[in-house]
Amino acid sequence: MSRPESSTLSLYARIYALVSQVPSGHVVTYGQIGRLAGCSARTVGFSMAALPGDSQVPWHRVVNSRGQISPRSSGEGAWVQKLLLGKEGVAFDDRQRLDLDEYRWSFSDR
DNA sequence: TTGTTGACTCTGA
DNA sequence: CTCAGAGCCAACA
Repeated sequence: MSRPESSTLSLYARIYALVSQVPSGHVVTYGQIGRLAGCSARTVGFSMAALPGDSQVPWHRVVNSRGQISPRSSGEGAWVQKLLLGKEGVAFDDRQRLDLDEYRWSFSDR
């Protein structure tokens, strides 16, 4: 069951559930989640923007298809994401980029 | 109902 | 590899 398309759960609930499944030291792309949740990557980003700060969802493990942290509209936060990932063992280069081939997580395995 | 916006991805150059 | 344009879906006015 790699595609939990439960109609009982809201679209956001599916996205948050998928992100929560990402273990420490691994990352996923918006496209991956969008594909599994049944929506486009933009919607995933929008759901993350609506994510409350008290949420236990590891939103910092979500990056774009290029393995980079996308700038958000509201103030900073990209540095927080980079800091949290760095604490989990994810290394960034001078371009604020990480190796997707190394850290990308596959939901198909679980 | 339409039109705009947004933490994106794909394709072509 | 990078940059620009088009497509994409959901929320809001």
